[in-house]
Amino acid sequence: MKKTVTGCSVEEAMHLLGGRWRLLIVSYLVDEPKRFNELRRLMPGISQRMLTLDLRALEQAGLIRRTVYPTVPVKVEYSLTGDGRRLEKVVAVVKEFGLWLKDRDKQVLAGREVSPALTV
Amino acid sequence: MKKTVTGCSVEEAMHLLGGRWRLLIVSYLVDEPKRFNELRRLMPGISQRMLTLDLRALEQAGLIRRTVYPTVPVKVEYSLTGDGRRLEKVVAVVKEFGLWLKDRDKQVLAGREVSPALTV
DNA sequence: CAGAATCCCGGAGGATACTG
DNA sequence: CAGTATCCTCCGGGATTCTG
Repeated sequence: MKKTVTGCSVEEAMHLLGGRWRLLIVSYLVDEPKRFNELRRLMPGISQRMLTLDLRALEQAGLIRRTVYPTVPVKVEYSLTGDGRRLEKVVAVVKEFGLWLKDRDKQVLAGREVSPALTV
Repeated sequence: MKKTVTGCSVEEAMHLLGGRWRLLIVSYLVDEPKRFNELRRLMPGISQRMLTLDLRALEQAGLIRRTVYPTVPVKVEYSLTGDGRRLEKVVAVVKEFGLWLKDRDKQVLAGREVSPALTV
């Protein structure tokens, strides 16, 4: 995303998390570390390229950690750092909003609006 | 942003809020309604075009309300709807994270790392 | 398995001019 | 003041191929 201009904290945060995938990636790392292909399976829409790029960006921001186990074949695990744990709250709140949103739109799609009185 | 695939709530939420400006716009509407050019002044980086598009998108999502006062010249106010109020928590948490982030990066830029013991 | 390298495209976002 | 209307740029993101 393009550089921020005002230095507003919301702007800065969205600059780092505003993409399509980053917060989603973080959300999958909250519970336990995940491997590269594990993340790919969890996000069928993402390409390896973007997954790699976003993981690198989050790593460079110090929010996630990349651990390589020198086995054969190699095993790479991604996990939240201490700093990254600061995103747990963000993930939780966004998820809560997303849940409400999905539910609300389901109602709309079903043709049942909020006001039952009108549908009598 | 492109359509979501998994229906994950985080993904849905980011689909609606993931752009560069939308959550920032909402953050400015939390306290009190704002006029069009007022928002422009608050966000020097945004173009009229994007401001209009994002306002329309948020309006269509039922999160903000557009009120036109038929004065001369016209006065248009944007405010959060009841549904939009559900974003207050999101804004607060994201802002808190952004603040922490900015502060952390300021430390890094100043060359003072977290561990004083090492710098003795 | 976990990527790197390459090529490619659509759309998010920008610049400018104009208007009721 | 609060927008439309155009045109344009750039980069987020995708598809495919290759490798240690």
